[in-house]
Amino acid sequence: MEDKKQLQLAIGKRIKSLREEKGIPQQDLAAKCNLEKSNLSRLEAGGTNPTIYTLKRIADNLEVSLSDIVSFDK
Amino acid sequence: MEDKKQLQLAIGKRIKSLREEKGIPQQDLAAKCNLEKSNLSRLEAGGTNPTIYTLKRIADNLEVSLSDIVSFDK
DNA sequence: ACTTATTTTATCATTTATGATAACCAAAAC
DNA sequence: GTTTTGGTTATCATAAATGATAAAATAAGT
Repeated sequence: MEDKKQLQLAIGKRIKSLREEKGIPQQDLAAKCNLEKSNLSRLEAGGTNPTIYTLKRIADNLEVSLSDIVSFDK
Repeated sequence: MEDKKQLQLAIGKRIKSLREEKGIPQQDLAAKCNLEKSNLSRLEAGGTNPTIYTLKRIADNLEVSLSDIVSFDK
């Protein structure tokens, strides 16, 4: 069941990496996604198991596909 | 805001399609994923906004990648 | 050093996914 | 026609995601 945390960490890192590539502050991305900045912070840190809709909003605002976010292929 | 329902429906259909391709009964897949069968039924019907970890368990047991599940990309 | 921007962390409230259980429905069998 | 088999729907409880807000920490500029 620690398989879940691995997934969360991988997705968090992926999002943070994509966000930083585009030079978008966390708070700005959060605002665009209608997410609390504290929520996005937790998410990027792997502290939460986000819903697909949350990830979709993030993907859209990062101008990538959901596939891109979920591809941290081992 | 009805964009969310579209996503749920798309994902539900995708999962159902993949599951039926493999000829796995809903209840069997649910059991393998440690999901209530009623939960999986709702999910396939687009009645819920699943977490990424739920989708991961489903992907694993369908022997596909998360990418495959979120790729209803036209 | 002193601002300013950005991120992290904490706490509590609210919403919702999921668990648990049960009843019901539709085709198949058989 | 009554048993299976696979799926749906309903209800309530619980756990967890997210909202809301605030404070503290860190990084960047200047």
